[in-house]
Amino acid sequence: MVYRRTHQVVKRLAARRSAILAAARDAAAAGGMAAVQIAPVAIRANVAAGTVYRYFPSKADLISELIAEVSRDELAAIRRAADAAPGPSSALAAAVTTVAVHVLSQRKLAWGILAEPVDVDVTASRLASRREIAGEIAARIDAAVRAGHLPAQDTALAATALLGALHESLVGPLAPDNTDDSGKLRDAVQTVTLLALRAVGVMDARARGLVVQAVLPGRTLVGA
Amino acid sequence: MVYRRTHQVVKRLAARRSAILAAARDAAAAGGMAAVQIAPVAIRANVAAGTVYRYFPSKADLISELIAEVSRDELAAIRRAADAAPGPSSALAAAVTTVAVHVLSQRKLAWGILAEPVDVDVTASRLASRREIAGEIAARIDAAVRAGHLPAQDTALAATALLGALHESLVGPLAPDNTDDSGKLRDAVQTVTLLALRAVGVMDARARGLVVQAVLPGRTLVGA
DNA sequence: TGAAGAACTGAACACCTATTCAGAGCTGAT
DNA sequence: ATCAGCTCTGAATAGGTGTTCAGTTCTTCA
Repeated sequence: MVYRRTHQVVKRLAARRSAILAAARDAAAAGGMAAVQIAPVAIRANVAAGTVYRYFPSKADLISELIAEVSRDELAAIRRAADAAPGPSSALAAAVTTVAVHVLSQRKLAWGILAEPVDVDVTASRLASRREIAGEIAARIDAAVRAGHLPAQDTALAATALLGALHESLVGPLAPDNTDDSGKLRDAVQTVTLLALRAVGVMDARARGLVVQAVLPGRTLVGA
Repeated sequence: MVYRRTHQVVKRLAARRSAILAAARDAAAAGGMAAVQIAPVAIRANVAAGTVYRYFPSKADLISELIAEVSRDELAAIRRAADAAPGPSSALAAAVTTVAVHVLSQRKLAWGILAEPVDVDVTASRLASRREIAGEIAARIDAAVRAGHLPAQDTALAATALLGALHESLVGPLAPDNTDDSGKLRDAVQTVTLLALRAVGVMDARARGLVVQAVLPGRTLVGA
């Protein structure tokens, strides 16, 4: 053969793949999953429609990978926040707050990843995504239970319910639409976090303290 | 004119309309919203595809009305259960339990109504449906707050979060799949109801009592 | 520089189901 | 019985987007 992939080419291919994924992510963040269509994404990524298929076997694969990528980022953020907390209860509060804040600052994307109708089948990757996040939350609940801060319970179910509560109340169709009032956004995060902590059995007074601690640390609500 | 609609014809038309809706409901209960396609629904209802369009301007209208119908039924059931309870807290517990039980006994239908991707736009009716149910739950929370059983709170947000928790944990993709183990179903209902009540501030011990009361009354989980 | 192989292009295609509509079948008054 | 008007039929159509692929461009190496 008189052609072999050179390091430079490999890098360019990887870059292009990233560009396509990034274009998809941009599209989703701007207009939800509905906006993730092959032709527009290709244009955003400066390639032709057919090229997308050299990197992703199908639209379903593209979106699945998008979901996986966003989930990875989210999971990392949750872990970072929780690990930085002083104790199991604070860690749980921090984890919940992180999810709430992220979801609120990227509502369209979150809605797209979580629940928006898509014309291709992405149930598998959505399932995996939820499993990861719910698993992490469940682990944090479990730690708090083991520390004696919470009553024994079905932590997996609790984690799932908790995420459902967050999502529905913050990005669901009934979510109050305070897109730009940063104060109200903060209120919503606090309220929902409080609700979530009480649900798993944190005493009300203590829960309030944890929520304030978790929300305060200068976290900005806009810009991820 | 030499033709005027006779009472008999009016009745037949109404019956046909109902038959189409019922066929749609059957299809949704059996295979989710994906199974609600014009041709199959028409066959189930013993009419031709074109006939469906004499009763519903579009598929979106058909599904919207299906959603509205199911919601009406659900709302009525919630009210009945709550009104039969001895006090505001019990009423809230009964309302939550009712939702949980119904959702579990008709999982595919519930998923279709609530969240399943549909190729036509039914956001408006889904929104209305949620508003109705959430409004009812909010009212019940409010009553309990006024009775001094719960701390003051944003009841609308709480109701939304609460429904999100129920839905996600009982019909969401992470929901445990105990389709036929009636004992486990009951456990799930209890656990989630407990979680929901604690979330709005019911004290743990009291919550357990309320849940047992609300779940016990010989409610069967299968067959709506 | 030229040849071989890889990557890219984008117009054409495929597919799928909602929707239409011309004609057939009914219904009710005269 | 007859006919106007309503209702039903179901095959044909429409529309939109994911996917393909023959041709073009680019990259590597002898």
